[in-house]
Amino acid sequence: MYPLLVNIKINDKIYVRDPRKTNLGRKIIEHSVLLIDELGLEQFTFKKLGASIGSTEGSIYRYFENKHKLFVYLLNWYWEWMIVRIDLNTLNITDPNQKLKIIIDVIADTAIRNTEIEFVNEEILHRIVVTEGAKGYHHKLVDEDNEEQFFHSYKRLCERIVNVIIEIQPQFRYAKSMASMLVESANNNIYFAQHLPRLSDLSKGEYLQDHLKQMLYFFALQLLRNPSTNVLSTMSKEEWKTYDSFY
Amino acid sequence: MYPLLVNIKINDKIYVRDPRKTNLGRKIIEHSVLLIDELGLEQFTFKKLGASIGSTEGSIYRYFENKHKLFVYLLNWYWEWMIVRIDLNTLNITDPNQKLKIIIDVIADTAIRNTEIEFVNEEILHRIVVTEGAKGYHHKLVDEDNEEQFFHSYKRLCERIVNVIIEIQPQFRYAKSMASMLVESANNNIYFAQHLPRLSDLSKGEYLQDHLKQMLYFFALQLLRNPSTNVLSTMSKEEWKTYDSFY
DNA sequence: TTTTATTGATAGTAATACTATTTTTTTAAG
DNA sequence: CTTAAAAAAATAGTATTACTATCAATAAAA
Repeated sequence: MYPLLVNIKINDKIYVRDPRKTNLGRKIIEHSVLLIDELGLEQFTFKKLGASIGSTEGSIYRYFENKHKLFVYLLNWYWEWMIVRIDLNTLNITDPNQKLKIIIDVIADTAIRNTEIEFVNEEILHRIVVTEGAKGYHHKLVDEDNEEQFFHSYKRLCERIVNVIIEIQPQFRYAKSMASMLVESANNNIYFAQHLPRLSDLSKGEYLQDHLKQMLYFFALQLLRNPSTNVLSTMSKEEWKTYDSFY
Repeated sequence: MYPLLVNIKINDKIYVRDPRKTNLGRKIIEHSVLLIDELGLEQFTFKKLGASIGSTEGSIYRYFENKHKLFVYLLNWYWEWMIVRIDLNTLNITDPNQKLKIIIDVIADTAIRNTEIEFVNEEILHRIVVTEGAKGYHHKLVDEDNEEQFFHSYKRLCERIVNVIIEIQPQFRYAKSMASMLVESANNNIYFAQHLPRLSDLSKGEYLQDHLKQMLYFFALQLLRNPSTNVLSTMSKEEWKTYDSFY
């Protein structure tokens, strides 16, 4: 099987020494995923990580400058993994609607692991992305991080989605926003279903991912429908545009 | 004018002593907004806040148990302020489409301040919600916070939106997810436009909020359109539902 | 005016986020 | 198999954070 041989490329500015090349490095990645999941990003420290792999703080600093970069490394892993899954699964597909369907399946679902290739438990990685992901790019120094291309993989992931959207609806004006919205909403709805259920129509349990897919399909289909004039709405699109609230 | 007299209710479990009732308390709120905006949530500390208002760390701890609760207090302020603006502006409106329009205007826009009532600069508050907001509910102890009703105002805000959605389309199945998606997407698109422009179709500048509103109207209209069978898509809804990718 | 509540000043602790140094272990090359 | 080089472990140390505690000064209320 090809999928197992795919390797994930990560921007080398994120790390000091490539963690995939050594035993300790791989242990750092493997256990940081487990420990962030267990403790949450705030309570996770290099000292605790060192202890959990029988190593020390100092040794971890030789791989990552700080906790934030290690976390961004994990996010990149996740984004690259999504891209790989999308690419593999759309390889022989020509119909863009089918492609969009597959993309939604991929971003909503982590059931299938690349167990053989690497030491990262992708299901847990997905969970930490859902719970903590936004912290990777919501902070004072995003612009610096962005200049160093730390979010390049996220952009590539969204680009894949944008291309399919444009294939379906060449005149669609909001492809980028729709792409990031699909990804962010997928994660948000999983999180809300589990922790703030009044903010989502989905409920936690066995069928969460199936219902999420169904909902995202529905959203995607509606958004990409040919803009028509006979909307149910009593107010026409033009009315909407000109109407201004008085506040 | 009524708006200036509206007062914002905040869950009293969030604070130790009500900051609105004393001079020092009001200064804490006012300057925490400014300082979080300036430093970011991570670099913001009670010590620095104390220094910036000519007080001490210890005094601030008499109002808030910790930084997180102070931040959640600010989020609640923001959510309550949104609710107030929605309520005031939809007071005499009966058409639900007009109401939805107003809601979108409100969540996309902070141009109009309640300058007279309080000491909080809502424009800056909005900025910190856009940049840091998600951190308030993405952490290991959400469930505890949620049990204490720390997110009640966010839910109320979304409920307002849900009610309007249901008025427009009583059979709509995803009202809650759509409501939270509108709010989250509004903030994300402002943030992306400013920091990760490849993730949004909007661009920063003078017209950001106008374009955001237009986009959100479009999304809302499309999502609430009567599900029809004659979609552009070459694949029917049924095909979408049954089709399964092979990964 | 006196009691009480609030704030300010100061001190102290455990943990975090590092940096630095030195020794031990592992690996790689001759 | 030996030796040199690289990597990791052990240890120590610093500034800052996130608190808690105490006590004096000041403001407010009775």
